[in-house]
Amino acid sequence: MLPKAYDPKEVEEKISKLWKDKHVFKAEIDETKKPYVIVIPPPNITGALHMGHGLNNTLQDTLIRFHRMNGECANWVPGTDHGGIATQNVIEKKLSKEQKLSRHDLGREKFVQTVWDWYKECGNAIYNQFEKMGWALDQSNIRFTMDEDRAKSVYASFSNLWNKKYIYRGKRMINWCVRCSTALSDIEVEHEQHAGKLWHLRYKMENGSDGVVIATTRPETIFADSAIAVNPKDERYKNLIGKKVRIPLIDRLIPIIADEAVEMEFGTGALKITPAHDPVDYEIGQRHSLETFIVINDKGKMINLPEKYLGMDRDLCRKETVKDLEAAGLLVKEEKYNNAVSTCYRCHSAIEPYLSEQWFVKMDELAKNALKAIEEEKVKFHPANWKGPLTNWLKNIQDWCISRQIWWGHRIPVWYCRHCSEKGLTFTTDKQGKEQLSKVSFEDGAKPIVSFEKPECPQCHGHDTIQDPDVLDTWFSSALWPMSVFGWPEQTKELKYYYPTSILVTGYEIIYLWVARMIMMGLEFQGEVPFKDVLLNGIVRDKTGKKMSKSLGNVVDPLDLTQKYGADAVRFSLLSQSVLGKDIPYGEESIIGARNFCNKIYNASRFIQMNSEGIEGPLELPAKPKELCDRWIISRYNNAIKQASDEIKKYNMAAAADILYHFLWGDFCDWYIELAKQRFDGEDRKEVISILINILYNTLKALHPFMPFITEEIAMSLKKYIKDHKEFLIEESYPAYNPALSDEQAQTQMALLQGVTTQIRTIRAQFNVPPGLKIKVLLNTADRNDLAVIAKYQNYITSMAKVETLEIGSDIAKPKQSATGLHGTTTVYIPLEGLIDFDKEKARLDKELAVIENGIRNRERMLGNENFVKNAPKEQVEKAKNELEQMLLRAQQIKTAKEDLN
RNA sequence: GGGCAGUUGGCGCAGUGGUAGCGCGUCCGCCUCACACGCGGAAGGUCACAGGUUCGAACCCUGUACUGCCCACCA
Repeated sequence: MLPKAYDPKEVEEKISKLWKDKHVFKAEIDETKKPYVIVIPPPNITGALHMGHGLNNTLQDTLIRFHRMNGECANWVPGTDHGGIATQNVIEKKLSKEQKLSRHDLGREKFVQTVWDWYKECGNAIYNQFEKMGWALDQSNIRFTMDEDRAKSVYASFSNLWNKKYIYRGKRMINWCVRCSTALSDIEVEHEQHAGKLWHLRYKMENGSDGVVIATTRPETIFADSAIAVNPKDERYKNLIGKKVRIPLIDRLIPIIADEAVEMEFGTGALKITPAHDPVDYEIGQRHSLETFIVINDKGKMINLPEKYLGMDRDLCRKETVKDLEAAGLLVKEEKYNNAVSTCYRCHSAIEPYLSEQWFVKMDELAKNALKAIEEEKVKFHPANWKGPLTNWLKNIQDWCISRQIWWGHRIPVWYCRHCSEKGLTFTTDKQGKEQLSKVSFEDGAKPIVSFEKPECPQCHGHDTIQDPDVLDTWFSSALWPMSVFGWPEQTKELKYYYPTSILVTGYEIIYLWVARMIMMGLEFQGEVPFKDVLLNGIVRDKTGKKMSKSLGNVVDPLDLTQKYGADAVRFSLLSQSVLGKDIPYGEESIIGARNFCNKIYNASRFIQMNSEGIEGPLELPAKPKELCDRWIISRYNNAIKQASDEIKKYNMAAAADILYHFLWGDFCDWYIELAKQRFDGEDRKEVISILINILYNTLKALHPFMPFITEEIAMSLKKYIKDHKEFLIEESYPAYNPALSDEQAQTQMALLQGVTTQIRTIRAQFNVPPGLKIKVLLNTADRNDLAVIAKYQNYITSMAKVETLEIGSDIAKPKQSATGLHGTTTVYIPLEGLIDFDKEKARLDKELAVIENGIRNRERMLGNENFVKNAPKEQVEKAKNELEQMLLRAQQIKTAKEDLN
């Protein structure tokens, strides 16, 4: 005997192995078919997958399985991302924790090797997780953003953009993360509101008079001030422009200048200008040719200032400066102020604006093309409301800083001749005593040689060339992903067949970082958008709506949940909550319902099979069943299939899951199996079993994209009954809507029988009729059709409502001591001598009456309104009329029942 | 400062121009020979607020409030 409860663990392991051994997910080009391609958003190799990956990939898997079952040549391309800064940080932490070493202790080469070793470990864990979740990825061909083919793509794209002069090197104010010690692009910076302070400081005049008071949030940068700026229109300061003031504490003289950028309303209307440490000040400095003083270095330590502060951390220096300013009587005011602090998206430490030479990509042309493609709907967004923000971003795009001063990533493919670039190259000795190129300056004469491999110098033909120390932004390789996975720049047959891909499924949080750039690169290099649709999934949050994070301790691990409840349950719970672009508050409770559903499917299948003993397959769905409930369930099944497919096509996975869930649990289990029970030993035994098994098998197919394991497992055990089955469900055709199976009449008639049954059950429950008690039910209806249906299928009612005797007629009077129920035109009377509580019955009837009378009022008002009768669609008017008629009748029946309370 | 979402029964969420559904929870009754991860039944909502369009609005429009998110160089 099979166990009562479904145990997913064993089954999922078994099925997973089977899929793997039989290469079920192997993707092969089939020119006779339409390709359906999804390239996975490659997870970073920073650790195990989280719930966000769970949702994102499950959505992709559902689409892939669905489309493959619909006859398309489906290919879901797997891979991982090297994850630049994020991964480097993980490894640095690991090194420090396990061996108390920094990356500098290891040196560049060894460190990079360590990360490669980590990739083997972490990558495998991820690929293993793909399998555990049942994701139909072709794992025989895994890509990694750092592998050789992808490196070639990166080089091809770099040199191409270099030749077009889109890539250039420039000295700019960039975002510098002091902790990660690297430059970041503008979109890698997050803005947080911090409770900070605004200090008002006095800068005295050259002659020692009161001078000017400025407001600043960064008093530690006064040492790098080059000027005080005021708005030229500001009357308060007009006569001071051109004069000089002394910087507090160091007494260096700086001029008062006028610049439009100064807001008169903010603070005191006077702004200290620190060109080296603030982006706005930098621009002002440029406009006025101000001198640049640097007082904070790349580590966030203070330099070039009085010895007292030398080497201090910037935060400490701020405190000390304020203290000293106060002592000097130059601190005028200190007020609380919420300022926007820029932080690193990887480590969340405060960003330091930093002046340095970096590599950039010129974006205007690229953005223009992307904009055009998006506006022409070459790429469509689902939901569409992200189109606006994206186009807006593209319109205001800034050049992209692509160089990172870290070690893990694609090294910039630019080399320098030590001889010819001498003055532009700065070397330092690292901890291993090795000489390293630490700084490159084009301003000082470094001459770039763009090359994939170590080149000879084209000028002096020497071989003493050395590669740029920086690596590329990890998003640079990500931007090429939809092409690089197919071997671009080689025009491979894969690239030709699979590109552009069908759809990108990703989170809305990386639209600018990733989606936009893929579109730009795809257009630039392949002349075509990389995907036609973008499906944006939300963020999986904790059950209170907070973002899951390690520091909050609210992270749920998909692997844990999978162990506990099964991958199908995790998948189904995510899918049933996934509405386009919306975040999902995810609690463990939500998975339990899905687990229960798995159990329901399993038990229903087990029951059907238990009752199929001795029946030989194959069994086919009878073409024209006579029995009402047979016609009904087939029709309901057919409807469910149509609705579910339609919803999937619209990317409404939650709606599709819901439809199938309710069809299987409600219609199939609660009604059809229950009705079928009494026929297992009857003459139409084989027909009932055929319908049960075929409907079940087809419903499993329909559910397969959502919960692949359990459906596969059960389907396998049903194969002996199924004609023309495939070995695996993914190879089957997705069930199709068949108009011939629709049976409106059967649905109407069943609805009547179900309604009457429910009325009887309700009365039983309301009056606590003991379950074993034999009851008699009288059914009265004036409707001839209804009467005929009830008469013909009274066994449905007697069995489903557990009724001993049933009396049916069109002029049955209410018996004494009986309860009354109503469904449509049918009145249900159940004599309940000794059980009936008249007060309770009256209350029930009153309540029912109130609802109906309300309905009557509504409809009378509608029909009394000539505009409604005139303007509303005919069927609406008809409907209202019919409803009114029925309601009046029912009201009358309830009133009669109330009068007859005895 | 600009933009985008959301506001529906205790909780989490669907929903559509014709009078509101699901899951969980709650309450009542059931170990009915597939399933107590179950079966049957019930209670519970003036769909944030104010206007407007319409014969009719939770759904469309305008505004307000609150919540969340994204973008932005007021130090």
